[in-house]
Amino acid sequence: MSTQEPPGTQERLVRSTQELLWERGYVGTSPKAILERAGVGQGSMYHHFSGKSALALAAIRRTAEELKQASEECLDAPGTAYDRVAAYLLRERQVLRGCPVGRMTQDRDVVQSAELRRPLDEMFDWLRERITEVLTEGQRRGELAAALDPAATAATVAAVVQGGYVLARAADDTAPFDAAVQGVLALLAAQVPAVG
Amino acid sequence: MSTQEPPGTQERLVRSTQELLWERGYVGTSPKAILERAGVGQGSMYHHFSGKSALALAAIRRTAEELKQASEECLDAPGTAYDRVAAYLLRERQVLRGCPVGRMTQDRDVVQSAELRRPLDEMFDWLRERITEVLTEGQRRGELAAALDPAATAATVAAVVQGGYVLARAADDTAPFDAAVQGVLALLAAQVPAVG
DNA sequence: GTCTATAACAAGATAGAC
DNA sequence: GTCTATCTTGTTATAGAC
Repeated sequence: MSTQEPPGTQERLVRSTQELLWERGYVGTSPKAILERAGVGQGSMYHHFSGKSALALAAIRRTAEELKQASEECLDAPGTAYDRVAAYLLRERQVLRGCPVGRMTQDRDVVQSAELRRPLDEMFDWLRERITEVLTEGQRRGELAAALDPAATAATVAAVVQGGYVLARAADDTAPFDAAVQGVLALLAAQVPAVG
Repeated sequence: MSTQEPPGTQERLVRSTQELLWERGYVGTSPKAILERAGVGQGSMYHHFSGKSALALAAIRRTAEELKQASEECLDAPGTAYDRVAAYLLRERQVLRGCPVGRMTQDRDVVQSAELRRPLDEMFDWLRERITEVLTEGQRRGELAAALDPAATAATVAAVVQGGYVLARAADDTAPFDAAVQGVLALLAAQVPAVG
Protein backbone atom coordinates (compact mmCIF):
# COMPACT_ATOMS: atom_id res chain seq x y z
CA MET A 1 0.00 0.00 0.00
CA SER A 2 1.11 3.53 -0.84
CA THR A 3 4.30 2.30 -2.49
CA GLN A 4 5.30 5.22 -4.68
CA GLU A 5 4.56 3.94 -8.15
CA PRO A 6 4.33 6.72 -10.71
CA PRO A 7 0.67 7.62 -11.20
CA GLY A 8 -1.06 5.92 -14.14
CA THR A 9 -2.84 7.63 -16.97
CA GLN A 10 -6.23 7.61 -15.29
CA GLU A 11 -4.77 9.02 -12.09
CA ARG A 12 -2.92 11.78 -13.92
CA LEU A 13 -6.13 12.74 -15.70
CA VAL A 14 -8.01 13.07 -12.41
CA ARG A 15 -5.26 15.10 -10.77
CA SER A 16 -4.94 17.46 -13.74
CA THR A 17 -8.69 17.95 -13.71
CA GLN A 18 -8.64 18.74 -9.98
CA GLU A 19 -6.03 21.43 -10.54
CA LEU A 20 -7.79 22.97 -13.51
CA LEU A 21 -11.22 22.97 -11.87
CA TRP A 22 -9.68 24.83 -8.94
CA GLU A 23 -7.97 27.37 -11.20
CA ARG A 24 -10.56 27.88 -13.90
CA GLY A 25 -13.81 26.23 -12.84
CA TYR A 26 -15.87 23.77 -14.84
CA VAL A 27 -16.87 26.04 -17.73
CA GLY A 28 -13.34 27.38 -18.05
CA THR A 29 -11.73 23.95 -18.17
CA SER A 30 -11.44 22.29 -21.58
CA PRO A 31 -10.62 18.63 -22.21
CA LYS A 32 -7.71 19.87 -24.29
CA ALA A 33 -6.19 21.70 -21.32
CA ILE A 34 -6.63 18.61 -19.16
CA LEU A 35 -4.87 16.40 -21.69
CA GLU A 36 -1.98 18.80 -22.09
CA ARG A 37 -1.44 19.04 -18.35
CA ALA A 38 -1.71 15.29 -17.90
CA GLY A 39 0.54 14.70 -20.88
CA VAL A 40 -1.74 12.19 -22.59
CA GLY A 41 -3.62 12.10 -25.87
CA GLN A 42 -7.33 12.56 -26.42
CA GLY A 43 -7.90 8.86 -27.02
CA SER A 44 -6.77 7.98 -23.50
CA MET A 45 -9.24 10.32 -21.88
CA TYR A 46 -12.23 9.04 -23.83
CA HIS A 47 -11.12 5.50 -23.12
CA HIS A 48 -11.16 5.96 -19.34
CA PHE A 49 -14.00 8.47 -19.07
CA SER A 50 -17.16 9.03 -21.06
CA GLY A 51 -16.42 12.76 -21.34
CA LYS A 52 -15.72 16.01 -19.56
CA SER A 53 -18.49 15.70 -16.98
CA ALA A 54 -17.54 12.16 -15.93
CA LEU A 55 -13.95 13.25 -15.44
CA ALA A 56 -15.08 16.32 -13.52
CA LEU A 57 -17.22 14.14 -11.27
CA ALA A 58 -14.23 11.97 -10.35
CA ALA A 59 -12.12 15.07 -9.71
CA ILE A 60 -14.75 16.86 -7.61
CA ARG A 61 -15.34 13.74 -5.49
CA ARG A 62 -11.63 13.43 -4.88
CA THR A 63 -11.20 17.10 -3.96
CA ALA A 64 -14.18 17.05 -1.60
CA GLU A 65 -12.84 13.94 0.13
CA GLU A 66 -9.38 15.48 0.54
CA LEU A 67 -10.83 18.66 2.01
CA LYS A 68 -13.01 16.67 4.38
CA GLN A 69 -10.01 14.76 5.69
CA ALA A 70 -7.94 17.92 6.14
CA SER A 71 -10.80 19.55 8.04
CA GLU A 72 -11.37 16.49 10.21
CA GLU A 73 -7.71 16.59 11.29
CA CYS A 74 -8.33 20.03 12.82
CA LEU A 75 -11.74 19.31 14.29
CA ASP A 76 -10.73 15.93 15.72
CA ALA A 77 -7.70 17.34 17.54
CA PRO A 78 -7.51 17.37 21.35
CA GLY A 79 -8.37 20.58 23.21
CA THR A 80 -11.42 22.65 23.97
CA ALA A 81 -14.22 23.21 21.48
CA TYR A 82 -12.89 26.72 20.94
CA ASP A 83 -9.41 25.37 20.22
CA ARG A 84 -10.70 22.88 17.69
CA VAL A 85 -12.86 25.38 15.83
CA ALA A 86 -9.95 27.84 15.93
CA ALA A 87 -7.68 25.15 14.46
CA TYR A 88 -10.13 24.72 11.60
CA LEU A 89 -10.43 28.46 11.01
CA LEU A 90 -6.68 29.05 11.19
CA ARG A 91 -5.50 26.03 9.24
CA GLU A 92 -3.08 26.74 6.44
CA ARG A 93 -4.83 27.72 3.24
CA GLN A 94 -3.95 29.12 -0.16
CA VAL A 95 -6.42 31.91 0.39
CA LEU A 96 -6.01 33.76 -2.90
CA ARG A 97 -6.64 30.56 -4.84
CA GLY A 98 -10.01 30.20 -3.17
CA CYS A 99 -11.65 27.05 -1.87
CA PRO A 100 -11.41 24.18 -4.38
CA VAL A 101 -14.84 22.92 -3.29
CA GLY A 102 -16.60 26.23 -2.64
CA ARG A 103 -15.44 27.49 -6.01
CA MET A 104 -17.57 24.90 -7.76
CA THR A 105 -20.77 26.38 -6.31
CA GLN A 106 -20.34 29.36 -8.66
CA ASP A 107 -20.36 27.15 -11.71
CA ARG A 108 -23.75 26.95 -13.34
CA ASP A 109 -23.18 23.60 -15.02
CA VAL A 110 -22.06 22.07 -11.72
CA VAL A 111 -24.92 23.32 -9.56
CA GLN A 112 -27.52 22.40 -12.16
CA SER A 113 -26.29 18.82 -12.34
CA ALA A 114 -27.55 16.78 -9.38
CA GLU A 115 -24.64 14.41 -9.80
CA LEU A 116 -21.91 17.06 -9.85
CA ARG A 117 -23.47 19.07 -7.02
CA ARG A 118 -23.86 16.12 -4.65
CA PRO A 119 -20.20 15.95 -3.53
CA LEU A 120 -20.29 19.67 -2.68
CA ASP A 121 -23.52 19.27 -0.78
CA GLU A 122 -22.25 16.27 1.17
CA MET A 123 -18.95 17.95 2.01
CA PHE A 124 -20.48 21.15 3.38
CA ASP A 125 -23.27 19.26 5.10
CA TRP A 126 -20.71 17.06 6.81
CA LEU A 127 -18.63 20.13 7.77
CA ARG A 128 -21.51 21.98 9.41
CA GLU A 129 -22.61 18.82 11.19
CA ARG A 130 -19.09 18.14 12.46
CA ILE A 131 -18.61 21.69 13.76
CA THR A 132 -22.05 21.45 15.38
CA GLU A 133 -20.91 18.31 17.23
CA VAL A 134 -17.74 20.00 18.45
CA LEU A 135 -19.69 23.00 19.74
CA THR A 136 -22.36 20.82 21.37
CA GLU A 137 -19.66 18.80 23.10
CA GLY A 138 -18.08 22.05 24.30
CA GLN A 139 -21.38 23.10 25.82
CA ARG A 140 -21.76 19.77 27.63
CA ARG A 141 -18.30 20.26 29.10
CA GLY A 142 -19.15 23.79 30.19
CA GLU A 143 -16.60 25.31 27.81
CA LEU A 144 -19.22 27.32 25.97
CA ALA A 145 -22.30 29.29 27.01
CA ALA A 146 -25.44 27.17 27.06
CA ALA A 147 -27.31 29.88 25.16
CA LEU A 148 -25.20 29.35 22.04
CA ASP A 149 -27.01 27.71 19.11
CA PRO A 150 -24.51 25.09 17.90
CA ALA A 151 -26.01 24.49 14.44
CA ALA A 152 -26.38 28.19 13.60
CA THR A 153 -22.90 28.96 14.91
CA ALA A 154 -21.46 26.09 12.87
CA ALA A 155 -23.03 27.52 9.74
CA THR A 156 -21.54 30.90 10.61
CA VAL A 157 -18.07 29.42 11.02
CA ALA A 158 -18.25 27.61 7.69
CA ALA A 159 -19.63 30.72 6.00
CA VAL A 160 -16.87 32.95 7.36
CA VAL A 161 -14.26 30.75 5.70
CA GLN A 162 -16.06 30.61 2.37
CA GLY A 163 -16.86 34.32 2.44
CA GLY A 164 -13.33 35.13 3.53
CA TYR A 165 -12.08 33.61 0.30
CA VAL A 166 -14.45 35.83 -1.68
CA LEU A 167 -13.36 39.02 0.08
CA ALA A 168 -9.69 38.12 -0.24
CA ARG A 169 -9.94 37.43 -3.96
CA ALA A 170 -11.83 40.68 -4.54
CA ALA A 171 -9.05 42.57 -2.74
CA ASP A 172 -6.23 40.42 -4.16
CA ASP A 173 -5.04 40.36 -0.55
CA THR A 174 -5.39 37.80 2.23
CA ALA A 175 -6.03 40.49 4.87
CA PRO A 176 -9.86 40.44 4.66
CA PHE A 177 -9.86 36.66 5.11
CA ASP A 178 -7.68 36.93 8.21
CA ALA A 179 -9.78 39.78 9.59
CA ALA A 180 -13.02 37.82 9.12
CA VAL A 181 -11.51 34.81 10.92
CA GLN A 182 -10.23 36.95 13.78
CA GLY A 183 -13.62 38.60 14.05
CA VAL A 184 -15.57 35.39 14.45
CA LEU A 185 -12.95 33.96 16.80
CA ALA A 186 -13.30 36.99 19.07
CA LEU A 187 -17.09 36.66 19.04
CA LEU A 188 -16.75 32.97 19.88
CA ALA A 189 -14.22 33.66 22.66
CA ALA A 190 -16.85 35.83 24.31
CA GLN A 191 -18.98 32.68 24.61
CA VAL A 192 -16.31 30.97 26.73
CA PRO A 193 -17.28 31.29 30.42
CA ALA A 194 -14.67 33.14 32.49
CA VAL A 195 -12.51 30.83 34.61
CA GLY A 196 -13.00 31.01 38.36
CA MET B 1 -35.12 63.02 -15.08
CA SER B 2 -36.18 59.38 -14.86
CA THR B 3 -38.94 59.82 -17.41
CA GLN B 4 -39.64 56.27 -18.51
CA GLU B 5 -38.26 56.24 -22.02
CA PRO B 6 -37.64 52.73 -23.34
CA PRO B 7 -33.99 51.82 -22.77
CA GLY B 8 -31.68 52.41 -25.77
CA THR B 9 -29.48 49.84 -27.42
CA GLN B 10 -26.45 50.57 -25.26
CA GLU B 11 -28.52 50.36 -22.09
CA ARG B 12 -30.11 47.08 -23.14
CA LEU B 13 -26.66 45.64 -23.82
CA VAL B 14 -25.42 46.58 -20.36
CA ARG B 15 -28.50 45.19 -18.61
CA SER B 16 -28.34 41.92 -20.55
CA THR B 17 -24.68 41.58 -19.66
CA GLN B 18 -25.43 42.20 -15.98
CA GLU B 19 -27.97 39.41 -16.01
CA LEU B 20 -25.76 36.96 -17.85
CA LEU B 21 -22.70 37.66 -15.71
CA TRP B 22 -24.79 36.93 -12.64
CA GLU B 23 -26.16 33.71 -14.10
CA ARG B 24 -23.14 32.34 -15.93
CA GLY B 25 -20.08 34.37 -14.96
CA TYR B 26 -17.61 36.00 -17.31
CA VAL B 27 -16.19 32.89 -18.93
CA GLY B 28 -19.64 31.40 -19.38
CA THR B 29 -21.08 34.48 -21.03
CA SER B 30 -20.69 34.78 -24.80
CA PRO B 31 -21.25 37.92 -26.86
CA LYS B 32 -23.78 35.94 -28.85
CA ALA B 33 -25.86 35.26 -25.72
CA ILE B 34 -25.73 38.93 -24.79
CA LEU B 35 -26.92 40.01 -28.21
CA GLU B 36 -29.77 37.55 -28.25
CA ARG B 37 -30.99 38.66 -24.83
CA ALA B 38 -30.67 42.33 -25.74
CA GLY B 39 -32.33 41.74 -29.09
CA VAL B 40 -29.68 43.54 -31.15
CA GLY B 41 -27.21 42.51 -33.83
CA GLN B 42 -23.50 42.03 -33.49
CA GLY B 43 -22.69 45.28 -35.24
CA SER B 44 -24.43 47.30 -32.53
CA MET B 45 -22.39 45.78 -29.78
CA TYR B 46 -19.07 46.41 -31.47
CA HIS B 47 -20.17 49.92 -32.30
CA HIS B 48 -20.83 50.83 -28.65
CA PHE B 49 -18.17 48.69 -27.00
CA SER B 50 -14.72 47.56 -28.05
CA GLY B 51 -15.51 43.98 -27.12
CA LYS B 52 -16.63 41.54 -24.45
CA SER B 53 -14.37 42.83 -21.70
CA ALA B 54 -15.38 46.48 -22.17
CA LEU B 55 -19.03 45.53 -21.98
CA ALA B 56 -18.36 43.40 -18.92
CA LEU B 57 -16.60 46.32 -17.26
CA ALA B 58 -19.62 48.56 -17.74
CA ALA B 59 -21.92 45.82 -16.41
CA ILE B 60 -19.77 45.02 -13.38
CA ARG B 61 -19.47 48.69 -12.45
CA ARG B 62 -23.22 49.09 -12.67
CA THR B 63 -23.94 45.98 -10.59
CA ALA B 64 -21.43 46.98 -7.91
CA GLU B 65 -22.95 50.45 -7.70
CA GLU B 66 -26.48 49.04 -7.39
CA LEU B 67 -25.43 46.66 -4.63
CA LYS B 68 -23.65 49.45 -2.80
CA GLN B 69 -26.77 51.59 -2.82
CA ALA B 70 -28.98 48.75 -1.64
CA SER B 71 -26.58 48.02 1.21
CA GLU B 72 -26.32 51.66 2.18
CA GLU B 73 -30.09 51.83 2.53
CA CYS B 74 -29.89 49.21 5.30
CA LEU B 75 -26.78 50.53 7.00
CA ASP B 76 -27.91 54.15 6.90
CA ALA B 77 -31.26 53.41 8.54
CA PRO B 78 -32.13 54.74 11.99
CA GLY B 79 -31.76 52.46 15.01
CA THR B 80 -28.95 50.89 17.02
CA ALA B 81 -25.76 49.57 15.43
CA TYR B 82 -27.09 46.04 15.96
CA ASP B 83 -30.34 46.93 14.20
CA ARG B 84 -28.54 48.39 11.21
CA VAL B 85 -26.17 45.45 10.80
CA ALA B 86 -29.13 43.10 11.24
CA ALA B 87 -31.00 45.00 8.54
CA TYR B 88 -28.06 44.45 6.19
CA LEU B 89 -27.78 40.76 7.06
CA LEU B 90 -31.52 40.16 6.75
CA ARG B 91 -32.22 42.22 3.67
CA GLU B 92 -34.12 40.49 0.93
CA ARG B 93 -31.85 38.46 -1.33
CA GLN B 94 -32.15 35.91 -4.09
CA VAL B 95 -29.92 33.59 -2.13
CA LEU B 96 -29.80 30.66 -4.55
CA ARG B 97 -28.73 32.96 -7.37
CA GLY B 98 -25.71 34.01 -5.36
CA CYS B 99 -24.22 37.48 -5.02
CA PRO B 100 -23.89 39.24 -8.38
CA VAL B 101 -20.68 40.92 -7.23
CA GLY B 102 -19.17 38.14 -5.11
CA ARG B 103 -19.75 35.71 -7.95
CA MET B 104 -17.25 37.56 -10.10
CA THR B 105 -14.41 36.80 -7.68
CA GLN B 106 -14.52 33.18 -8.81
CA ASP B 107 -13.86 34.13 -12.40
CA ARG B 108 -10.23 33.85 -13.36
CA ASP B 109 -10.38 36.35 -16.20
CA VAL B 110 -12.03 38.93 -13.94
CA VAL B 111 -9.66 38.63 -11.00
CA GLN B 112 -6.60 38.65 -13.24
CA SER B 113 -7.65 41.89 -14.91
CA ALA B 114 -6.87 44.89 -12.71
CA GLU B 115 -9.60 46.85 -14.47
CA LEU B 116 -12.35 44.26 -14.06
CA ARG B 117 -11.40 43.45 -10.46
CA ARG B 118 -11.34 47.09 -9.29
CA PRO B 119 -15.14 47.52 -8.97
CA LEU B 120 -15.34 44.36 -6.84
CA ASP B 121 -12.48 45.53 -4.67
CA GLU B 122 -13.98 48.98 -4.19
CA MET B 123 -17.43 47.61 -3.42
CA PHE B 124 -16.29 45.17 -0.74
CA ASP B 125 -13.78 47.65 0.66
CA TRP B 126 -16.54 50.23 0.99
CA LEU B 127 -18.86 47.65 2.58
CA ARG B 128 -16.39 46.61 5.27
CA GLU B 129 -15.52 50.23 5.94
CA ARG B 130 -19.18 51.20 6.23
CA ILE B 131 -20.02 48.35 8.62
CA THR B 132 -16.92 49.28 10.64
CA GLU B 133 -18.26 52.83 10.97
CA VAL B 134 -21.66 51.58 12.14
CA LEU B 135 -20.07 49.32 14.76
CA THR B 136 -17.67 52.04 15.95
CA GLU B 137 -20.56 54.45 16.29
CA GLY B 138 -22.44 51.80 18.30
CA GLN B 139 -19.50 51.48 20.67
CA ARG B 140 -19.35 55.25 21.18
CA ARG B 141 -23.05 55.21 22.07
CA GLY B 142 -22.51 52.34 24.50
CA GLU B 143 -24.66 49.98 22.42
CA LEU B 144 -21.80 47.51 21.92
CA ALA B 145 -19.03 46.16 24.14
CA ALA B 146 -15.88 48.28 24.01
CA ALA B 147 -13.77 45.12 23.57
CA LEU B 148 -15.28 44.43 20.15
CA ASP B 149 -12.92 44.96 17.20
CA PRO B 150 -15.08 46.87 14.69
CA ALA B 151 -12.95 46.23 11.59
CA ALA B 152 -12.57 42.49 12.22
CA THR B 153 -16.25 42.14 13.06
CA ALA B 154 -17.20 44.03 9.92
CA ALA B 155 -15.13 41.61 7.83
CA THR B 156 -16.89 38.72 9.58
CA VAL B 157 -20.32 40.14 8.80
CA ALA B 158 -19.47 40.63 5.12
CA ALA B 159 -17.91 37.17 4.94
CA VAL B 160 -20.95 35.49 6.50
CA VAL B 161 -23.15 36.85 3.72
CA GLN B 162 -20.76 35.83 0.95
CA GLY B 163 -20.12 32.43 2.50
CA GLY B 164 -23.80 31.95 3.15
CA TYR B 165 -24.42 32.17 -0.59
CA VAL B 166 -21.79 29.46 -1.18
CA LEU B 167 -23.28 27.08 1.39
CA ALA B 168 -26.81 27.67 0.11
CA ARG B 169 -25.86 27.00 -3.50
CA ALA B 170 -24.02 23.82 -2.53
CA ALA B 171 -27.13 22.61 -0.70
CA ASP B 172 -29.58 24.01 -3.27
CA ASP B 173 -31.40 25.31 -0.20
CA THR B 174 -31.48 28.73 1.48
CA ALA B 175 -31.41 27.19 4.99
CA PRO B 176 -27.60 27.29 5.47
CA PHE B 177 -27.57 30.98 4.51
CA ASP B 178 -30.26 31.77 7.06
CA ALA B 179 -28.55 29.68 9.73
CA ALA B 180 -25.22 31.44 9.17
CA VAL B 181 -26.92 34.84 9.46
CA GLN B 182 -28.78 33.84 12.62
CA GLY B 183 -25.54 32.51 14.08
CA VAL B 184 -23.60 35.72 13.63
CA LEU B 185 -26.55 37.81 14.80
CA ALA B 186 -26.70 35.81 18.03
CA LEU B 187 -22.97 36.24 18.57
CA LEU B 188 -23.34 39.96 17.95
CA ALA B 189 -26.34 40.23 20.27
CA ALA B 190 -24.12 38.88 23.05
CA GLN B 191 -21.99 42.01 22.57
CA VAL B 192 -24.93 44.27 23.41
CA PRO B 193 -24.65 45.36 27.09
CA ALA B 194 -27.66 44.32 29.18
CA VAL B 195 -30.11 47.14 29.85
CA GLY B 196 -30.30 48.44 33.45
C1' DG C 1 -4.66 1.49 -24.24
C1' DT C 2 -2.96 5.09 -26.73
C1' DC C 3 -2.38 7.84 -30.69
C1' DT C 4 -3.65 11.23 -34.64
C1' DA C 5 -7.20 12.91 -37.81
C1' DT C 6 -11.27 14.88 -38.40
C1' DA C 7 -16.00 16.59 -37.73
C1' DA C 8 -19.60 19.71 -36.05
C1' DC C 9 -20.32 23.46 -33.64
C1' DA C 10 -19.53 27.78 -30.77
C1' DA C 11 -16.58 31.91 -29.33
C1' DG C 12 -14.93 36.33 -30.38
C1' DA C 13 -13.94 39.71 -33.57
C1' DT C 14 -13.82 42.01 -38.38
C1' DA C 15 -15.67 43.79 -42.98
C1' DG C 16 -18.52 46.05 -45.48
C1' DA C 17 -23.38 46.84 -47.10
C1' DC C 18 -27.39 49.62 -45.87
C1' DG D 1 -26.10 53.01 -35.89
C1' DT D 2 -27.43 48.73 -37.20
C1' DC D 3 -27.37 44.74 -39.94
C1' DT D 4 -25.58 40.29 -42.13
C1' DA D 5 -21.64 37.70 -43.90
C1' DT D 6 -17.13 36.01 -43.00
C1' DC D 7 -12.83 34.62 -40.59
C1' DT D 8 -9.96 32.40 -37.16
C1' DT D 9 -9.57 29.80 -33.34
C1' DG D 10 -11.12 26.69 -29.66
C1' DT D 11 -14.34 23.17 -27.77
C1' DT D 12 -16.10 18.62 -27.43
C1' DA D 13 -16.52 14.37 -29.31
C1' DT D 14 -15.94 10.47 -32.74
C1' DA D 15 -13.30 7.36 -36.01
C1' DG D 16 -10.06 4.46 -36.99
C1' DA D 17 -5.03 3.30 -37.24
C1' DC D 18 -1.35 1.32 -34.34
